[in-house]
Amino acid sequence: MESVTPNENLTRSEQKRLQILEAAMELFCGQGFPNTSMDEVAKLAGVSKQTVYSHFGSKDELFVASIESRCVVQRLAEDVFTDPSQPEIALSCFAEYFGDLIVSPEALKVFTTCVAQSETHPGISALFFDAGPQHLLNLLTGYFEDVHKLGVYQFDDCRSCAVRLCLMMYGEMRLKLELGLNVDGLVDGRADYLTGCITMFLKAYKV
Amino acid sequence: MESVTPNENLTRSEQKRLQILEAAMELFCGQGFPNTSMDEVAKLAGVSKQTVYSHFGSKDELFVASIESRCVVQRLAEDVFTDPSQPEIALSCFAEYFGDLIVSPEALKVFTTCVAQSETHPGISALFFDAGPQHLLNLLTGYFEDVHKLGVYQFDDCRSCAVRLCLMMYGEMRLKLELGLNVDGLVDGRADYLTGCITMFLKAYKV
DNA sequence: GGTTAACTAGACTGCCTAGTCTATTTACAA
DNA sequence: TTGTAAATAGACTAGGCAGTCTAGTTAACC
Repeated sequence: MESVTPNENLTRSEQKRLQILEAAMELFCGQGFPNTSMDEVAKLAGVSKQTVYSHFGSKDELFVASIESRCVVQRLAEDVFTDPSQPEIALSCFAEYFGDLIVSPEALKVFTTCVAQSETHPGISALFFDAGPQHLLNLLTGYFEDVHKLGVYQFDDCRSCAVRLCLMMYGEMRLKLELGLNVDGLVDGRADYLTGCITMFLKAYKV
Repeated sequence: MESVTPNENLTRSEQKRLQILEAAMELFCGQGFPNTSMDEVAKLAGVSKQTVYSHFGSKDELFVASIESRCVVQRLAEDVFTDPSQPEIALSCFAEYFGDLIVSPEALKVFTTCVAQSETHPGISALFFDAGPQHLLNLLTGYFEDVHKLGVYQFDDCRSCAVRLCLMMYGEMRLKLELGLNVDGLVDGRADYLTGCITMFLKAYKV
């Protein structure tokens, strides 16, 4: 029944806590917060309902904690953005990383769950935004500022440029995935689409 | 109690039906499908619960019908895309229209509701996508094909270009709105951001 | 005016679920 | 070994909600 492999370094209580968080994440993001009962969470966590309530006071509290646990910054290898003299290469690496991230089931589920619950749990979205998009945009903005100084590319407003690039890379695929639609016809062209984004982006801002 | 002004041209039964659809839309999109009871819908529609059930067999059925009623194509004035020799002007008009549409509360609510319920009601998203994004992308793609023929701009793949432009125009504002976050700091720069998108887009594809 | 179909109010069933309570068991630490 | 803190199973309360039923009312149409 224990679907989560326990970690040896933790006390029993801490292990249970992690199991509960893991199960909650799985269910809340997988089938939606309102469609998930605390009994289900307890069962999937391999834990009694009472234990769930002794770790987390209420369903809401557990929800926030479970999303928060997944909002730890997915640290992008920052050395991608070290050399401002070769943005072609840096952005090409970035495209590979970011292009995959935004269509990954895990990231998508957290995102759509935040969207779905933004009315009832406003704090969740802020957590997610700061840990995810905000952090990434800041990195990219800083890099564009460095590139700008070299004079080969001229960015009007680095933050806006970062936003434009990231949003373009969403692509039709990401839009459809977010809506839960079938993307079979789009996977093949995905890589070409992404490199096309980089190319047009760089051309647009070349002096 | 009747929050919806009745239309004189309809039978009483048709009026009631519309009132119900209107109220359902309001509540489902305003506070979420799972958080809305059929009693609430009936009350807001100024109608008895039994009447709701005689028009729509179940809560699910009502949900689908209410979203569908809002997915009638928001017909973009198509004459915007008549003259392929002046894409600068056409896209500038388009930006004004589309830029407003995607941050409008109505469109956003329908969108987020589709996202929130895509797991439980997959059909909804397809309805929305076809009536909204798909229709618009087709228009834009066709226009880019016409522009391309004139030789001043060269689009690698017109569909991809249409997607890129539309997604860029989302901007940080639309991303944050979708997550239910505050956008006070972004409204002022919105117009500049949009014109910046058009400018960089055209520059990128100019031969 | 009378027939019929639609609408109304509200009670009611049955189910689900958040959260509590209790009695028992497990595990660790001294 | 024993005492304590945590975990367990499962019964239980209380409330909400989808959907039904009934008996009475309204309104349109001939």
